[in-house]
Amino acid sequence: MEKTLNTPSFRPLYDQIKMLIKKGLIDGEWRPGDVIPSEMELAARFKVSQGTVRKAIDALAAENLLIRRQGKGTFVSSHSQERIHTRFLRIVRDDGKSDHLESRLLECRRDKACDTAASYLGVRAGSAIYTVKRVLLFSGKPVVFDTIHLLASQFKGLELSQIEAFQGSMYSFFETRYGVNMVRAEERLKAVPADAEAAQLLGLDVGAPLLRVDRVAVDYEDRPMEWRRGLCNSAQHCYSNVLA
Amino acid sequence: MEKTLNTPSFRPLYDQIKMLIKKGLIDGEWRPGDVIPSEMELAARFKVSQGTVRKAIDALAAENLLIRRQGKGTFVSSHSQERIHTRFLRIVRDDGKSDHLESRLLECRRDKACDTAASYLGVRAGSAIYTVKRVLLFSGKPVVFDTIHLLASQFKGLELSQIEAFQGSMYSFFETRYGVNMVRAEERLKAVPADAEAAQLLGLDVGAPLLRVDRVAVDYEDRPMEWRRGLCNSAQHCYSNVLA
DNA sequence: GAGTGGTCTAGACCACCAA
DNA sequence: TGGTGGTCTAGACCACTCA
Repeated sequence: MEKTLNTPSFRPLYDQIKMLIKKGLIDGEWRPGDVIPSEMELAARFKVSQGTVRKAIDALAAENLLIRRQGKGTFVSSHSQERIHTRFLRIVRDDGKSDHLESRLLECRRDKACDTAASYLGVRAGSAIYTVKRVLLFSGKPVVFDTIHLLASQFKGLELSQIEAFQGSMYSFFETRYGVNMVRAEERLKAVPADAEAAQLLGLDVGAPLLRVDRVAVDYEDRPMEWRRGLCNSAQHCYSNVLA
Repeated sequence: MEKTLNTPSFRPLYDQIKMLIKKGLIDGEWRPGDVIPSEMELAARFKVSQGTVRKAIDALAAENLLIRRQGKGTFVSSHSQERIHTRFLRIVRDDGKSDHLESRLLECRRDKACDTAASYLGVRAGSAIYTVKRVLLFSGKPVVFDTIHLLASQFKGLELSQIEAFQGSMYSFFETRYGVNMVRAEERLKAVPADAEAAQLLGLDVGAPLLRVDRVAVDYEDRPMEWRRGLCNSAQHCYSNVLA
């Protein structure tokens, strides 16, 4: 109903509604997997027309925060029940066929952030973090060696056995056990020679070329929650991306 | 006006309008850089409401085929007059600062498609193609060595001197001189050891790890127009990507 | 059949741009 | 001042899902 907020710094109504819905996500009013209220209900609640709510939801769906299902409702996007395997994992087989994926956890230790990790995670060097190492197997063969850094403040009491016991992806685990939802990530790729550890784990010679994928993942509020470095044997696999 | 095409294979009106506008792009009714008719004009032409045209244009703008400019009109997206440098070139400096970009052309020869090129370009092995080689300099330093393969049938009479004489990016050149508009691309990355040619051109040792970026670029009709392989020295630069 | 998201319309008004 | 895209509304109707 509020109309025409004349000029300086005009902000469309649907954008304000979008932020109100996002606030509901941040505050945990609706959790991943939940249905949010119908468009008509939200329209009544915010005192705007259904079309305006619709536009707000469209924007959030475009950012993959919400998922619309015709006839059923609009759901909070979740790492637990989706085909996000292609959304955050861009490593695929060269021939395009799908692999059986398996994660082998190596260690989980409490640690102090090095300068690099601290800068990526937005904390002071030396801050408490967890470091998790694992190998990703594609059809039984080790292809990616991941070193994952997490803010200790957000993942209190993280243990290797918990992660191992959990059925599902690691982001699904974070979401379910810690209420931390990875919503977006930035990756930076380089080619590097394999060091001794990676070479041993991936069954390669030291110095063999590896695809190094650095990732910073953020939550609803764009706060960095994870920094990971993946070392990938790109002999039979590659990093796939679409430019549009 | 046409309403309710009851069930089997229901197709929304705006989607049909979208395809009609796309047809205008394919047929060259509006060329890159042109303004297309206003929403009201198109609505009258297609006998639908302005809102429906709007939704069709929104979809095409989301695919980067059109660009909306409030108060001015809707334009056909062009490689000539945009900041697409970040759209198709994902190599950036590690520190995020921007580099001065320069392209040094090495050769352009007519040649027969090898099996790989033929399969990527959707033609028979041995078909006539052009092969262009160049080095991309970032602030004066050679960073990427590109080998570009183009269908001879689409780029008749391509000469090194033409490309060199042209002011602007290579895709801008293709668009202006050959009416070939690269609209979307798929990239696949690997880490590979430098061969003698790449090592020499990029000032590295043979065997040094390089980021190999294979790209297939397609036109409005999704036909592959270009296959290129870029070999990138990722010592001071990296391939940057956002996952959302 | 009731409820949800999805489409389409018609009309009013606003923000932006250029002449 | 007039034209363009952008927002917002109110209402009708359709497609999909599930009980």
